[in-house]
Amino acid sequence: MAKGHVRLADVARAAGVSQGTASNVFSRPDVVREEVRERVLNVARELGYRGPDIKGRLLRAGRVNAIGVAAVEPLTYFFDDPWARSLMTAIGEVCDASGTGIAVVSAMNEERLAWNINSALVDGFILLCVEGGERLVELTRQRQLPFIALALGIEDATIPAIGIDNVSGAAAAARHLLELGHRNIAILSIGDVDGLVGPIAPERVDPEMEATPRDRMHGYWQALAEYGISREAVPIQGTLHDRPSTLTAMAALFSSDTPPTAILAMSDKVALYAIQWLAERGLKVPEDVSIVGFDGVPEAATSLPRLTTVAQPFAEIARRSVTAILENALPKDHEALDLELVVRDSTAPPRSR
Amino acid sequence: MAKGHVRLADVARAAGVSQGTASNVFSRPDVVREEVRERVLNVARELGYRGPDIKGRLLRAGRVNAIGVAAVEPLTYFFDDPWARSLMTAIGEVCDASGTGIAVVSAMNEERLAWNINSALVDGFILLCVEGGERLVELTRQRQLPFIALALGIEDATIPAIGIDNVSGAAAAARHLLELGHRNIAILSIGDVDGLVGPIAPERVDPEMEATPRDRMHGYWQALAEYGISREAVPIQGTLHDRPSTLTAMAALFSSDTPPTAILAMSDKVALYAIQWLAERGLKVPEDVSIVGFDGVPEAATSLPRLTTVAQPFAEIARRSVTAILENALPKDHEALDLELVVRDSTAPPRSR
DNA sequence: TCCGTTTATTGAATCGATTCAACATGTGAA
DNA sequence: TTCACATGTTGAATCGATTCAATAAACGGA
Repeated sequence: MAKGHVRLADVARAAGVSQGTASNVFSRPDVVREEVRERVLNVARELGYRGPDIKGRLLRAGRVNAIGVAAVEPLTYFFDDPWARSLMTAIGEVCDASGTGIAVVSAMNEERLAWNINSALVDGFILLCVEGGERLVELTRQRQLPFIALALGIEDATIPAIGIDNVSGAAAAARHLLELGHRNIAILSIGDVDGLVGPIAPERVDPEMEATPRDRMHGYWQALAEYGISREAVPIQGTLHDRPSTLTAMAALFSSDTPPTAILAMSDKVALYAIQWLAERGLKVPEDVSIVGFDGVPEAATSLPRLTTVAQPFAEIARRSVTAILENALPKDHEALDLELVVRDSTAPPRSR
Repeated sequence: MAKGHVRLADVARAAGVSQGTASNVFSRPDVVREEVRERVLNVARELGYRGPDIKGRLLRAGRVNAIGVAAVEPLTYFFDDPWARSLMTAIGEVCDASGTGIAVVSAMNEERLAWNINSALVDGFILLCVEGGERLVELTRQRQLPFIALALGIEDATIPAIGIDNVSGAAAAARHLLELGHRNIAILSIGDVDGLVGPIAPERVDPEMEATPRDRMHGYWQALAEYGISREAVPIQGTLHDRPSTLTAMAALFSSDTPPTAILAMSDKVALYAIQWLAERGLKVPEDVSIVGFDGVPEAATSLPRLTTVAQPFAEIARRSVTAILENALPKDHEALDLELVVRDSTAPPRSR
């Protein structure tokens, strides 16, 4: 009492019970006799005691009841980027159900990454590995907390990870356009590699591209091959997954003599930018140009027109990740979940039919 | 060593130094002699010691380096709702600059709210008080950590809060439409009160409406009065700030004999839904109907057409909130920041001119 | 050589709770 | 009356670090 803060020990002494009993009054009220409990609670109130301090509890119990979500991106990424947000929303839903909190941890530079990962007060991590995944995993491993990697481009089977079947998903998207009758199709790729903007030759895909866009590319090619269309016949424009580079890419695609009648975009974000570009030039979707996105972010369902896309099972990914961490039951293998083609209003048969 | 976990004391013993010195090696390396430091670090490496455990450090040092953002909403709200996201993005930016982490804490039901607020490991709270603000503030107060309330509808000057000048902001929006020549204007209000959906009579505004929409309403009325338009002449439709109720409200507004030529929407979210409704009916914005939103969320800048709106100074709000908490320098008074009318493409003179 | 400084290290106290073996007490059955 | 058992309570150990007063060692100046 004298020292500013009232602690459990003070309450215990003032109420004439042991510290153990006082602790029980707050943490396991059912084991202490009602009469004693009331007395302790009254004393606590008089003294202005606010209940057990979490820091002490934490030290002893070791559980925080929160999971950390980390990415090699600024904090704004979690609230900005459609893919990240879709995931966060799904994770939020699962955490809400179990009363778990979420801490977002970011790290742009190496130094801070290490610090942030090490000092986040969480019971485990979900790693968003779109970029810099390798380093992120390594760092998190050192923390010796359960973690699970999402969107990991690394093969290493010792890393618990949940992935998606990008190849079949992409193939489904391409097949959809082909079935509608499109034969003049272009691809809008995504990535963080500066060298991969503008036109990309097929032979550069395997050596230079990151895992996710590479897999999607192969999925596209696979379906195109089924219809006898060779890789070389399909123009690829690389974007940095942002607005400016997408607009540039679109301009390049449509400056051709035979502009595409359909576009395969490797993300909904890019697809949506592409639609904006088309709208500004008076080209109608899907009448003039069809477009298929990727990811299945919520914006795709409310855009104008509503976007046909390949949806990730965000809810399932979130459910598995969170329970894996909370129950410390990490998957042994990499799991790859299926994607689902969601046909909406941005695709139609080509006009020239 | 024997007990699974290696702790600082083990390292100290193995290296033949005191625990104090071992601690310094990690936390204040500059004060220990290089030779000793190296020795300790080597031993630590051999033993597999990962550096100081944050839980112990926390207990002693008491600082977490993270701020909590709380709302009486599900966790998904933080990643879903445009207003919340704008704020979170701005907060993220400030936190990034100072290396601070963010924990989001939610609470739908009373019981869990208390628990979540009490067990969040943070140095302070930013409270999103759009709904249930009063209770949220009360609970947080008990935690005895610095906190600051945003979008608070309560007058109580003892609560540190940052607000915005809703009245002048709304007035500016209305004035903009009036200056363009609109005289037949309708209002789309927002709120969480079930009774306030559908047509709302002006006399119900003061007694029944929450603070934010009420203030905005008065701002609208103020500007309308300047042009000699009485409150009674302006139809108000209440929405629950979601899609279905907005569509219903729009339908009601346009079933009138004299449908409005312009709409004042109390949020960008609602404004965007309204535009969708109009688009589906073939009504063009701004040619057929002008619309002004409120808040200045990023979607408003990229929608089709780009939305004219009254922008909140999110960056400034975030900057002030975060620094107030980090430096424990809470504002004495309620601060009210100015809003800015951002004219874009969703407003034009009425057609019939 | 002696003394005053500076620098590095030690050891013990501390942060604030939880946990658990041991002990009291009360109850019912044999 | 005695024993077994359930129920409450106690006291001390523990979690894993940081901090600080006290001490030791090294150094420089007179």
